[in-house]
Amino acid sequence: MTVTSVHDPSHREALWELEDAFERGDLVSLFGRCTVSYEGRAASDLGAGDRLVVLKPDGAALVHTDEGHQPVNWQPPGSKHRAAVREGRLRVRSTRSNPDEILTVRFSDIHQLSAMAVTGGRDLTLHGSEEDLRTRVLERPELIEPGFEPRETERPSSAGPMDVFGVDEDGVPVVVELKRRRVGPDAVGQLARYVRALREEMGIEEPAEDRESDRDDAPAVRGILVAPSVTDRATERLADRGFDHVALEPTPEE
Amino acid sequence: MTVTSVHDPSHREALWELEDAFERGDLVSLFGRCTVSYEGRAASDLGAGDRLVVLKPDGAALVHTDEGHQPVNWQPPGSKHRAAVREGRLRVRSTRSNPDEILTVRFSDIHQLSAMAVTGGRDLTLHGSEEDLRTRVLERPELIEPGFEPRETERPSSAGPMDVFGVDEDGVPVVVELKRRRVGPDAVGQLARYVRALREEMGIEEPAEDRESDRDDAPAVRGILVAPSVTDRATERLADRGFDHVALEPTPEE
DNA sequence: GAGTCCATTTCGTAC
DNA sequence: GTACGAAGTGGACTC
Repeated sequence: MTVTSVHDPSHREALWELEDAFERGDLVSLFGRCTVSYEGRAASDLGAGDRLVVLKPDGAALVHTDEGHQPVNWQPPGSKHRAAVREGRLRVRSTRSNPDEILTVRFSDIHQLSAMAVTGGRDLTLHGSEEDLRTRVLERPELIEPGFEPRETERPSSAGPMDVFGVDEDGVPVVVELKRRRVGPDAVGQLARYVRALREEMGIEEPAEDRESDRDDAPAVRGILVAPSVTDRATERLADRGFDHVALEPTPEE
Repeated sequence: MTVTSVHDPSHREALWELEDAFERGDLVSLFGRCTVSYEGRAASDLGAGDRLVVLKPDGAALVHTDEGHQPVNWQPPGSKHRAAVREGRLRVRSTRSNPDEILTVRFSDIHQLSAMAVTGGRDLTLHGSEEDLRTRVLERPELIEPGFEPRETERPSSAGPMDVFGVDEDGVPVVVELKRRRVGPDAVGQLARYVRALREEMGIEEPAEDRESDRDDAPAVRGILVAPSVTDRATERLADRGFDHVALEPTPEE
């Protein structure tokens, strides 16, 4: 394992090390006092301060302060890093196109520069995603309701693919929308779009706005929202639309 | 500026340095070969590989591989970092509660450890956001349409706050939904919720599903989606609902 | 390339 | 703390 590490380098030393690191395809960690400017989809400026700058061989650039999960500025993978010394100061610039975006980091002080060739295990196994919830529903459809029968996943519609399409015990078509966590009104809207699209596809008229009068009519297409829980507003909207909610976690509680 | 930097430390040396860095409130950058496991809202495992681990004094933890904008594993701010040596190997564990989540990084090799007290400029000035678009609309309402008159921003409704509420030249209420970039069908759904809520609030019946018959009727509440551009599917939904689209950027084109 | 939707989204803000 | 929506969202997958 080759790690390059320089403490308090001159701006010109840092430039050499950076250029070598880019050449080798190293992952770079750079501590220093700097200003940052960004211009692209939006534009931003960040005044002088100590930051951690990470430069990846795939073109990603990250500028981190001492706070927050997210970088204060960044550039996505596929960008091109270039380093230069201007007026005696190190400048790191990362550019990309489509959209055209430029990130510029200007250093006044460089405290520490490290670079390492990074290899190995990029294979993350993740559990508890929406896909796990789908698997669970497909393997145990009775968790939705007795007699529910899944027919298709990612079934296409004019409103996009619906998570699970099936029929209930009476043979009525059912659109199931899956969410891995507690949901708000937006998820109900999404489910409504699919149900509406399916109704149109089947040539069924929309139910009347005032549902009270014909609540006992079996709807031609049902909508079921499957999620661990639902906000109050979402519950209201589910009721408006005549949809059901089934409380279910992506993975079984232990 | 105090920077601590250790090259190829022993696991025990690394532990001391880490504990000191936590104590001082330093931002830590740690290169090494490690495995990562996470358990919380979801769960994941990551096999051995060289990675960059960043530990922030606010509790944020980031594990970066050589690829991607996003960390492969992380812990949000507010977490508690702890380091230990177990079976001769450095283990860094970051925990938080509500929800309970644990991130564990187990090192087999430690290549480089740096720590720095980070200060200064956390004030980022950003341009081109939705707020800029709102300012632009409020200052030049004729960009929406001649005679448009904004009355309120963030006007509350049973469906949540609407971006801009106003009236058109005929005094008809208008709900404006702002988006800083090209939008899909979801934004139309959002606008529809606000319009529906306002209509209900005003005691106005929903327009009939088949709009062709009464297209010439002036709607009691209008909806306008303001965004640089709109996808085809969104355009269809706008037409369905009888809403308008106004093409506008957050900041003027130069 | 554009469209659509998930995400351990994160982040801010109002209630 | 919960809810709701914005974000330079990012990322995966389909068309």
